[in-house]
Amino acid sequence: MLTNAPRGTNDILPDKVGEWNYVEGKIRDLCRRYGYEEIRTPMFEHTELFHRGIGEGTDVVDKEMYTFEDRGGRSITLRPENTASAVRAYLQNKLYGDSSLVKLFYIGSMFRYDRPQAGRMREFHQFGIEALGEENPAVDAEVILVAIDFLKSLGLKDLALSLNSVGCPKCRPAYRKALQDYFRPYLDELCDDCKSRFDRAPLRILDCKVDADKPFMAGAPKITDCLCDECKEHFEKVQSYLTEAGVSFTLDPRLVRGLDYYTKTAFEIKYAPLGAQSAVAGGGRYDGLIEEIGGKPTPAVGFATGLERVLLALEKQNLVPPADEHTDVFVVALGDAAQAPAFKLLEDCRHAGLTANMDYAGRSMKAQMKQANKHHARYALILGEDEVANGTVQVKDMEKSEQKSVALEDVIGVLMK
RNA sequence: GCGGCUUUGGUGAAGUGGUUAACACACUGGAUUGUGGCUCCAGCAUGCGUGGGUUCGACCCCCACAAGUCGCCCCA
Repeated sequence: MLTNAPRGTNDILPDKVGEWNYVEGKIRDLCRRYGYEEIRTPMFEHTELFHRGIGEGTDVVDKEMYTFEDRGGRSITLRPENTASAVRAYLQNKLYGDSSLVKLFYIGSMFRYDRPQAGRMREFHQFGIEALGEENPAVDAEVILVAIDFLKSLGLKDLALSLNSVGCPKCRPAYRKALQDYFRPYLDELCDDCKSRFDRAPLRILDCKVDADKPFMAGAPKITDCLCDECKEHFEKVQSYLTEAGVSFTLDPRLVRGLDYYTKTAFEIKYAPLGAQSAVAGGGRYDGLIEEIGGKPTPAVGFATGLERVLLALEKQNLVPPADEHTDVFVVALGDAAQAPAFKLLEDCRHAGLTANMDYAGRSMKAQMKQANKHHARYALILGEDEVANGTVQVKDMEKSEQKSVALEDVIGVLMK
């Protein structure tokens, strides 16, 4: 169908663009204060980047990517997220030469081939930040604070922050093994998905919703009990920085991120009333990613939020700012002789900084006045044959319903007062 | 990728297997000379998501596809 956009895409119409600009304005102000600089990376990358960066075996890579061959036979993928791209740009442009800690933010479209539903589009928009080059847990805390601050700056309430540590290459293998040892006797009782996760991604069994209530789940070993000393200390410091900053959070030993690159800190912010798609923001540390993509081992942390979901939450909480619909002047032209002078007057108003409009359909005066009213114009500037003849304009205050004759050359001056 | 529900004009929507597809809002025009917001009048879907099929005849029955929505899954 020619008049249908592809499934899961969405036009952002003029009446909604104001909300987007409002949110993006908040983001830019927030990032400036926290010292994050904007980066814009291409919408598509070599497919290989995501295979390496996100990880084979993840749902995003295996089932949800928009991958195609370009005319030169290269495999190209529309970005399903922006972290891999940001890291690629960081390496390609040697941003690590600028500073030992590079702080970036992005706003843009991402693409995932999922079944669309409320809060889940095939083309959707994320705002995210990446702090590259520092292992200090204070940076983990800063990243989380940016996420919290962002949502709070919009006035959102009833958000829940959950926190976990998923360990590092030193301690995670031991934990994987501990989990497999624990679940092996219960393998038959697990759901089909979890049976396949058993070898591939045993951590993911923990946040399976099907098996969540089975009696043996509660006794599963907790990763926080298996962390190596370094990860444990790091995790404790992140928590103490957050507590220091007055941020409340829930420790959730079952919180596991779906992307392979996460290490140590993992977090998620939920707004439950959104229903099935309630995760508004998520992120964590990914100390292994930069090396995986071909750089030197470099620690990094980041997060992303789904802007459609943020807007849904804003609408639910009635926090969408009213649109600015004001018009300063509406020019009403009567008769052929008035058309050109009216057009000139309209342009003069705009150059003076006023928002100004007129009717081009040659309607009756009554109809033009209706238009002026509909535009919520502060003034109607009426220009007919008499006015053209004697060089004046009727300036009508639409609210007070008062009208006076003003010399054409004085009109702008009168309006600007 | 799986399952449920949905799809009538710009919008919200009534509607029956068989003449002109209610009503409301919006929009456009008008209610005598160049003036808005109220009121009154008039106009406004040759078509009922798209494509097939059943039928003498379908918007109302069947099939496929598309889009929307909710849940699963996944995630932001």
